[in-house]
This record gives sequence, C-alpha cells and structure tokens, in this order.
Amino acid sequence: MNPSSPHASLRPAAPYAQVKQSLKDGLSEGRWRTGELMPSEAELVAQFGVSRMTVNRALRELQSEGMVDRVQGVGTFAAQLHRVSSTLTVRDLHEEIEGKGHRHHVEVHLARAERANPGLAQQLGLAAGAPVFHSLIVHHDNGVPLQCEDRYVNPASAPDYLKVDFTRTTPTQHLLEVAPLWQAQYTIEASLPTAQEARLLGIGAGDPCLVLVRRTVSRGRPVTLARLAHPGSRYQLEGQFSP
Amino acid sequence: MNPSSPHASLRPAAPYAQVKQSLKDGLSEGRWRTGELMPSEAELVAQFGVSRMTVNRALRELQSEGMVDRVQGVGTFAAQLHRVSSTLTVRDLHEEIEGKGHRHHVEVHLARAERANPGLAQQLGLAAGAPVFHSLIVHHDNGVPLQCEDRYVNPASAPDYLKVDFTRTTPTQHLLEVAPLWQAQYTIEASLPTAQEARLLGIGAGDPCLVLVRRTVSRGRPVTLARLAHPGSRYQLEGQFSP
DNA sequence: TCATCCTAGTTGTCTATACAACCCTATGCA
DNA sequence: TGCATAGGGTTGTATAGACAACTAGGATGA
Repeated sequence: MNPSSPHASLRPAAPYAQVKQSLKDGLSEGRWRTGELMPSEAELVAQFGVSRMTVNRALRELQSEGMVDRVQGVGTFAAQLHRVSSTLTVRDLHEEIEGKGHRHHVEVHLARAERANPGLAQQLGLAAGAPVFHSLIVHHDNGVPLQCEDRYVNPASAPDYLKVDFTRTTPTQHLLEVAPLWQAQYTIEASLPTAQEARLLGIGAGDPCLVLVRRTVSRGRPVTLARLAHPGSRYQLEGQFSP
Repeated sequence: MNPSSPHASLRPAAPYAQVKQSLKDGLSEGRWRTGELMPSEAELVAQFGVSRMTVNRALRELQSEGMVDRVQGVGTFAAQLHRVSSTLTVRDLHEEIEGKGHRHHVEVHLARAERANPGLAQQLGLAAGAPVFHSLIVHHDNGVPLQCEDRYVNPASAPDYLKVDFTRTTPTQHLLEVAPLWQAQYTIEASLPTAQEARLLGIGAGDPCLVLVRRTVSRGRPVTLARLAHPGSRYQLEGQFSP
C-alpha cells in the first residue's frame, strides 16, 4: 500500500483544523448566541490539549472568515451570522464559457481611438477631449450572442490596446496583463437594451437585459470603463455562499 | 499626552504585516509575473530579519486572500490577479435602506400556510403537498416600492414564521435568528415582472426587473426560497473589489 | 462621591526549534 | 536504458515561552 494514500482525507486533520471545525460546528448549532462570549484561548488550550498558538490560529482564521469577533483584552464573541451580505462571484466570460465546455468566439465591431466626452473623461481621469480607446465586441457562446461589451480604455494604462487581436485574447485578459488589478467597482442593473445592443444581441427592443458596468483602477489610475449587456433570457449571474 | 495615542496608525506595523505589505506591493507593481516563483520563506527570513513563523504567517494570509499560490515541497508563486472573479456583496434590504438614512416600511399582502406544489417541494426538501408557509411582502424606501418579496418557508425550520409581525421584523431577520445561515445559493437575472409584481411595484408590464432568487440552507435542511423582484429603474446592485 | 491606580484576564505577536510531508533532481545500480 | 533511492530544498504544522497591548473591575485615596 502506498504510504501517501490516494485518498488524502484519510490523514487526520491537523489539530488547528480540528479546533476550528469544532468551534464552527458549535456556532452552526447555535451553541453560542450571537454576541455571546465564547471560550478563551486558555480554556480551549485546556480543552483540546494543544498549545496556545494552535488555538490562536484556529480563532484567527475564524475571525477572518467572519464567524467570530475578537477584542483584545476582552475575549472572543460569536459573530452574528446576520451576514446576509454574502458574496457573489463575477467571473471572466471567456473562462466561464470554456469552463462549461462550450465554444467561445467574438465579433469585433469597433476598435479605434476617439476623443473622450466630458463624462467619460472624468470617469477615466482624463481631460475632456483627450484620446481614448473604444472597442465594441460581441461574445458568443456556441454561436449565440451572449454579451455585448462596450469598452473604453485609458491609453496611458494600455498603450497597445488597439494592436491586440481580440479574437485570440479578450480585452479583459489583455488589460489584466498590462495593468495588475488593484480595484474594481461594479453596478448590476436590469434595463432595456439600446437599439444597437438589441441588434447586436439579436433580441427585441423590449427584452430586458442584465447590464454590468465595471470600472477598474490600477496603480491608482483608472484603466477601463466597460458596459457589459446580456440578454436577460440567456444569461444570469449565479452565486453561492457558505460561511 | 496619552500613551495610547488616539491615532493608532502611529504605532509601527507588526513585522508580519510589514512582510505581507511588502510582498503585496511587489505583486501590485508586477515585480513577479503571474505564475512566477517568489522568494522562499528562508529567503524572506534572511531579508527581513524575522523568524520563519512570522514570514509564514504573512504568506499564509496572502494565500488566503488569493494573492499567491503555495505548493508544499515546491514554493510560493505569484497568483494570477486574473481573479476577475471578484465579489459582489448582497446586503439585507432593511439594513441597506436604513443605512442610507431612508425610511423603510413594508406592506404585507400575504402570510399563510399552503400546500407545496411538486417543484417547490423538491426545492425545500419536502413531500409534494406538504404544508409550506408563503408570504408576499412589498418593501418601500421612503414610500416608494422597491422590492417585491415572494417567499416560501420550510415550516420545520421556522415553525413560528407566520406569527412574526413583519412590520417590525423582516422575514430575513427572523429566519436568520431561528436558523443560522449555513449555505445560500443565488441567481440574479433581468426579466419582465409578473402581472402581480408590476401591480405591486407600480411599474409597467414592459419595465425590466432585477430579480434575485435566493435559496438558503441551515443545518443541512432547506429553509427558504425567495424571489426578490426590484424595478430595474430604481434598484441596482453595487459592488467593489480590492485585492 | 469621584478620580486614580492597580491587577487579573484576555488577545496580539514574535521567537527558536522541531518534525512531517512533499517535490525535484542527482546518483547509483542492474 | 531504466529504475530505485537518497538528499536537499520547500512548505505545513506544533510547541513552549515570552512580552506587549488592551480591558474591565476592584481597591485606594482625596
């Protein structure tokens, strides 16, 4: 028999993980009400027969996961699982489509330099009338239009943007390579498509769209502002949350 | 002068935090390309003059934040900040409205027990025809309808659901109290309102809606299935991401 | 009564050491 | 050539001890 078993889970969990799991179970069962004082590190040391550092690591990780609140000099408290504020992941469309085993291809309708109007210039931290790159691309999933990507790019952050072959590299991929992601802001809304979007996505003017507007910042400088419109009937965001 | 300064940031950062920040800065500047091997713990120990445990903590936290990938026996690698898969937080509507300083009130249109149809029964882990609680509530922000909450609840998880005064406690709050949140699944989509939703929200039948469907699980048992419809013109989800 | 000081208890962190687990490569052997 | 093995480098984790920082409450004194 191979000493490094193929079923990794057969190895006993590390002590810090056991302490952590035990506390997690207790929280899930409601052993401590929200805000109630939980056992101190010293008590857990005695209870589990491990060192304080081990207990500390378990509690520190639980804290970073939002399961407990710790206050120096006071103690550890059960956090309110009132965290409905859970997280929804937004993935890159290319990965998402390929991940499903589908074929992804794009139509490039526009890729050129333009002059920024005042509103856009402000969003990208440029002077009004300064040159910006503008691309309009439609992404297809197995031949069906799934996303209309209308994007403006700050030339200072991605000078080679217009030279990229978007049929091989998505704009997102290129931008992430040349401008490490520091910050991003999103809004997600339901609205009707513009006339252009309706035409490019092959939907009716009255069909609702899921529109995601994303603005990213790298090295303290705005990089790109993108409007991603999806046919509401073909695309939905999915998310899962587990504490 | 108070020895514990009111400006906490004046105290020097802990060594582990310094190591962590230094590596974080390097990653943001692109000092290591994605996938490239980063310094080993031993090298960082020599460079910063701290113990290995300190370096280890810095790297472990960076890993949990998705900034680096670590492989036992091999090394630490710069993670692809290709994590467009950023997070969008979904907050409880009551907190969201009150947080803006607005007034939140609800209209209860329905709160009764019904028999589950087969599809619903399966989602809630019940037998077809078993009793379920059904509530239909409209949430208002400063008097304007903002959310139509159509919710089914597993009586086994929240037996007192129908006794709750929803003008004082939101369904979400009650459910979180009686059933600690273990797991939640979401979908977010853009669609047209049902006739009922259009009427309750005071919008036209052709006005797009942002619809959030949420299913939660507690103690391994489905708790609730909710359809939250918002007028697309009045409500949008916002999110921010910073690594 | 009020303000101040002190102390016990708690968390926050660092250190030095140790061993385990794992990966890769070089070496030796058949 | 092919295979097994040994070794060095790496991360994963546990430990005991130490000190710092902080909090709350009690004791002390004016």
